Amino acid sequence: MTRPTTRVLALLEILQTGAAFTVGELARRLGVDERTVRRYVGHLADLGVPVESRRGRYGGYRLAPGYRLPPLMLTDDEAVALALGLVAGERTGLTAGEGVAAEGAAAKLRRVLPAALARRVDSLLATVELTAPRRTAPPTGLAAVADLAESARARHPVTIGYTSWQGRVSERRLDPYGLVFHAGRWYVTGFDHDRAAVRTFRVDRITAVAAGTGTFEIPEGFEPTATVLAGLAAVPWKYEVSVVLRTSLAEARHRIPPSVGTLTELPDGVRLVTRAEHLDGAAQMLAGLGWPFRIEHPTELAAEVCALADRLRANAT
Amino acid sequence: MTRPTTRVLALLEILQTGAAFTVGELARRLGVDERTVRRYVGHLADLGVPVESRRGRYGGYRLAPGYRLPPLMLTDDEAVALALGLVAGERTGLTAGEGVAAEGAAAKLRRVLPAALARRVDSLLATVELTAPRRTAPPTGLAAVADLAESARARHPVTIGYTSWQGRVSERRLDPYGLVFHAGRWYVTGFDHDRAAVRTFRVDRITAVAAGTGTFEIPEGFEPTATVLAGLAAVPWKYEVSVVLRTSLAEARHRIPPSVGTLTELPDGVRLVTRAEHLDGAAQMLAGLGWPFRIEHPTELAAEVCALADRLRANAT
DNA sequence: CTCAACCGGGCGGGAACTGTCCGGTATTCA
DNA sequence: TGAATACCGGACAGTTCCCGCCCGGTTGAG
Repeated sequence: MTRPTTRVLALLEILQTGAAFTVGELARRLGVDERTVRRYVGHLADLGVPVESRRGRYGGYRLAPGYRLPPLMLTDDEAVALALGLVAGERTGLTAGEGVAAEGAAAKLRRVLPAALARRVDSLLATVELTAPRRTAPPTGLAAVADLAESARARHPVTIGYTSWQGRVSERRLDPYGLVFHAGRWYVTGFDHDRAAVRTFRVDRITAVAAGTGTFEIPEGFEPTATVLAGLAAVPWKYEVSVVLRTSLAEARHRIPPSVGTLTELPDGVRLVTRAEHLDGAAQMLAGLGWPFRIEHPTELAAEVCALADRLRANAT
Repeated sequence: MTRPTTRVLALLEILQTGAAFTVGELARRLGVDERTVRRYVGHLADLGVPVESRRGRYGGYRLAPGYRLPPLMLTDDEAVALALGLVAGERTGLTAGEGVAAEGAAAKLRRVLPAALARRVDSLLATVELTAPRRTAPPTGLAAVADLAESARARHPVTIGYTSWQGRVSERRLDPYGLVFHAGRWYVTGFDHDRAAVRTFRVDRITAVAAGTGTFEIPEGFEPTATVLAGLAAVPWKYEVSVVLRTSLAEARHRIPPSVGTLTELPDGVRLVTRAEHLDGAAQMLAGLGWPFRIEHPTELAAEVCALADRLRANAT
């Protein structure tokens, strides 16, 4: 009965009696220091055990008494939606990384469901298969995501520790404008005080988030998604490509994700503006779309398209 | 969630679901070695938690009924995972259709959370933006999905009302083998007694599910996902297209989703077998991939590729 | 306003936790 | 009867992180 893990469980057992205990009392019973009891209580709280504390005279710890969780009477559909949501979150990478959190949530959820419904949900999870590719992105601490979201909404600046692309560690003061989830990764975009410009950061590269004081304003019309995508697309590119596609805007939207480039409606078609490092990639994209097009610039792209046409012809014979 | 004490509690919580688990399963969930799981079980036993074990095949650990952990609350991360899961489910279409269910679940969830956590989750939902395209699929009753899953797991046949492709209504006796979610839609695949063959049905076209009696066996090695995808690819097609791509299998896998066609490794490349109704689409696809290729059949595809090459050339000048 | 409680940071020494390897045993199924 | 699958638990070395002891706060009752 002397191992720490055992003692934490013992503490839980003591508290289960329902009465309130002072730290001193608990420390005496467990045979450890008072400070340690506080740490144990912290562990229990971390796990979601609803232990309440009352400060001041006659204070003490006790388990939240009437936390009868009466509630959370979920309907069939709601329970199913939650369970599937967890699966979806994991698959898309939205909640990935903190896999344990999703597991815990599922377990707790299951426990509050009536037996029949729980069985239903189990069956569903056991049976279902998804065709969507499993995202394997670097795990992101959801806590950081939530922290940043909170600061963003409250318009409070934050200080973040960031490990840059090349592995350099730095500390930045940031006004978080928005959080964007793209291709399995979380990004935060906002005003970087040190660089004095709007910058985008990968949340999984952020090591610490500390809420700052003061407030800021988000510029009128700021679009987090567009900013992040632009930042990503901007990595290395040599050519700005502009072509007019002979199709409707709706059709184009349907086939071309916004991360590829921006679409503008014209009288005679749709202008697609995008960036490329190699023009053969752009030529392939045009060929794959299948609509007639007109190249605005760069003029070298025309040669590249002809070269592609030649290659196709050569392959076909 | 990495501290040992916390993990022991997590173990207790997993066992609390009432089901039996093997050491391997528990180790995976907790992210520790199997030996360590045994140690944890020992700790629980030390404390008087009635953990039962069954050795041999189909053995595992389970909690003796009657042991109750105090009601747990969701931790920060778990609440966030649930909230994001709902968003993910809606976005991917997994839980779509029953939008009301997801909303209800979110509302109830929110009410159960402590105020501070609720605020955090609100911030998150208000701030987050996703770049993934919003799926707009026909709403599917999640109840039907859950019903089918339950029958599939219990190996009970069902009788379904089905509105076919052309709008004809029929009633089918089905042995549900598996449920697959693909491209925003739910499918159930299984043995259709009336057609005496394995068939796939869109769940949103199913009007009623009635559990039948008796049981069935799922054929050895049956793969629901593969079956559904094959069924979909088969819809209306005139040509079977077979081409050899000069690239590696890994590269090809990376660019070509399994729903497009099947890939086979060859000494000099990768064979892609797919089906098409119109050959120009196939030609465009080849052009868009950008790898050198050789057409095996149909021979008309060569002409189509040349035509595409001509069109490209015409556009480029 | 003062006592009694909780709160939580920092620090140094050392207990104990982890993964690994291994030879066992029990149970089921072919 | 034998193979496969589980649980069982000892030994050991490396390293973590846990503990006790400081401390100066804050909160609430009387």
